[in-house]
Amino acid sequence: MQFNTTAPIYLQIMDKIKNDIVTGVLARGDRIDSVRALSAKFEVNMNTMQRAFSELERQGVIFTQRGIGSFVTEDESVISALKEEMSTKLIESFVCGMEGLGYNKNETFQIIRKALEI
Amino acid sequence: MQFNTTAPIYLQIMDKIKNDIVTGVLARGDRIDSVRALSAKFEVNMNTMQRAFSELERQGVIFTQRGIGSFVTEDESVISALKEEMSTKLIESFVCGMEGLGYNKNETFQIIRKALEI
DNA sequence: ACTAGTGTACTATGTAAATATAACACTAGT
DNA sequence: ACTAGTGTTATATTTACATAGTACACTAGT
Repeated sequence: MQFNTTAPIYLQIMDKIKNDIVTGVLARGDRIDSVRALSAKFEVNMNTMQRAFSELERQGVIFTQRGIGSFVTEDESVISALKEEMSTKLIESFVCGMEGLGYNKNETFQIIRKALEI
Repeated sequence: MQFNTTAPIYLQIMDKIKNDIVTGVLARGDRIDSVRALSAKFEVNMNTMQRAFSELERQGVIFTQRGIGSFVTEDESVISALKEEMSTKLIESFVCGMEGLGYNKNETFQIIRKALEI
């Protein structure tokens, strides 16, 4: 995985894991690879990975059993809320951004339509 | 102005100024408020403001005359290219983000359509 | 009991961003 | 010449992020 220079790595890793969860790559209750395994995979320090895990747990997205591993939350409603929240965030930043560039709703609509080739 | 905690402040200021330029709040050739004035207005350190200015000049968006002030580029093509670049960036991050959440183009289209109330 | 694999915690180090503060260099108006 | 207002540069300090390295605590399988 390639990291953006501006945003903290641990946040980018959190987003990646969240994406895997909402898309079903990681299903409800699934075990997540260990801190050590993932820090090797992402080529980051173990502490950075640990921080991502801690934050995800604090947000209720995953839960941890010491000595065993970390798992995706069993609570389906948390997952659907997460997906909702992530898409809402994307939409808002896009619409607000276009507004900030001086495009009105109609123009934004035409532009995105063209971009999606629909 | 309220700053995001994740992105560096000087980048956020650069975006704000760029926005003012592409929307015409700051027109081609306009004088920009001084480093000191803007650092007071945005409530940031002068060095932070200076860094935003340096970067903007390096990117050709503004130019500086020592002892006089900084000005928006006279080159209209730079401005239009800037607008193009900024909207493209917004669109890409939105479309890629939605794709990452598991929405296909059609779904993305319907969602944004609803969000724009069109 | 032992061992391997988990999560967790701690110290130390390096780097980038932002700050406070001060000084320097140039320009225009008086 | 002087002054006020520009951009510019420099030093020191604080904070957050990431890293390296080490050690501890817990669990399951043997």
